[in-house]
Amino acid sequence: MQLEVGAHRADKSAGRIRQHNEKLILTAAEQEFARYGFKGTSMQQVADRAGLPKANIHYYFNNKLGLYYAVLSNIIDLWDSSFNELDAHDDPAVVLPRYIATKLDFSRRYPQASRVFAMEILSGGPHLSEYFQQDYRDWFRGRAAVFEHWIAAGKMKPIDPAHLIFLLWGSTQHYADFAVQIDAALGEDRPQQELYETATRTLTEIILDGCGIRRD
Amino acid sequence: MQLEVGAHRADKSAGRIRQHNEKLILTAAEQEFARYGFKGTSMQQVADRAGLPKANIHYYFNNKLGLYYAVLSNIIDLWDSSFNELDAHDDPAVVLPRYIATKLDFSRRYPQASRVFAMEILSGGPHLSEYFQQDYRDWFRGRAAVFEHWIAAGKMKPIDPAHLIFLLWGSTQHYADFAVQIDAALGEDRPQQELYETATRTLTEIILDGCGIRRD
DNA sequence: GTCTATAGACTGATAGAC
DNA sequence: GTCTATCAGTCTATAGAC
Repeated sequence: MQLEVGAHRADKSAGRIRQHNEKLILTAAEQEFARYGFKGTSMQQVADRAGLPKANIHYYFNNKLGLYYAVLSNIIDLWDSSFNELDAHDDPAVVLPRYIATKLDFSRRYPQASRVFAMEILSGGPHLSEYFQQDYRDWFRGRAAVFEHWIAAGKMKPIDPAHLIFLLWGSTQHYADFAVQIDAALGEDRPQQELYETATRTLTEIILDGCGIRRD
Repeated sequence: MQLEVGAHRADKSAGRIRQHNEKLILTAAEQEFARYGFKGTSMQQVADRAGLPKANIHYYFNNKLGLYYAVLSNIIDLWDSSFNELDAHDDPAVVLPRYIATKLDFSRRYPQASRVFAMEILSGGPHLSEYFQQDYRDWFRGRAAVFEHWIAAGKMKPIDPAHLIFLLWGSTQHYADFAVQIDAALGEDRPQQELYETATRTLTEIILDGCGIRRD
């Protein structure tokens, strides 16, 4: 699955100043869109955070929507490509723990990007209608088929693959999207590395045992 | 845990017109706050959806924040009270499936309320800072202690209780918060009842087996 | 209690000087 | 490429007629 929106594409041949400024703007936009969503974010906020005049944002990214797509497509490409690596010929006991660890690592490294996506979905996904087409459903079925193959091969219990996928996605993204609540529950002073190590261990154990996948 | 914000309280002794209008406004506000968050929602949107003039919203709910708290506190009270019912003396094989089913039922019946909460957390929880205090941490530890008791009693495997709680919360709320993505993956034509029945069965099986809880 | 009209600030976007 | 100044529209909130 590739998100094609005909929006802004980073021009690798662009000058150094342009590259630097676009990076500043994208980072600032990610922060603001993650907090306030598309509608709730103002170009002035983005400009202020980037330390540039508002007109410059419009110069680099044609309009608000172009800037939004540039931010949103990053995390989707990342997630989809890692999910695409799961193969029916792999051993789930090897690749599922790796997938859980990778997905949790995304939550740790790119929490803002995860939140931009979550905001978009909560808003009803109006800017992903092209992405969520028949192609998406076919892609999802193909991915679910990998789990069905594992079940048929006796490598895991007969569990509804779609809901297992939702569990994998939901439980891993939760650490990025609900970080504020998690911090409030555990105390912010707790080191993040330990939090994510325990999360990876716990999630892996519950899901693998829950799916009847024999580990070493 | 009780959300105390000193905001609007529904006056049970109020007239019929007032009760009716407040209900209209709260329902409309829930829809809009769920889609656009606090900052992204305008009072005009809420008024249009409720079918009332904008000034009436200000008359019934003093300001935007008062309206927001009235909506937000509903789902928090609901979630907390159901989570509070888990008791150390219960059998997890009985009460955990019930909790998962209840939480999924909340996602099915009150998806908008769940999304308002998710939006608030994604936004950094600025309006829940009073709620997320030391009291919240103590409450969370007390709830985690229930699982520790079950572990000590040999009723489940030694699993980090905090992360199990996050898994329970994240996986159940995912069905409300990411409904758009789930519909896109499975097809919107699929009957909702079947979706939630399969979700309940799959989540219950994975989590209970994953925690080593013996079921009948 | 209801609703129009409006104040004062902010929105996305652009023209045009530098 | 950069940035000020500005437009037309929308924001929350309220004053005041009915």
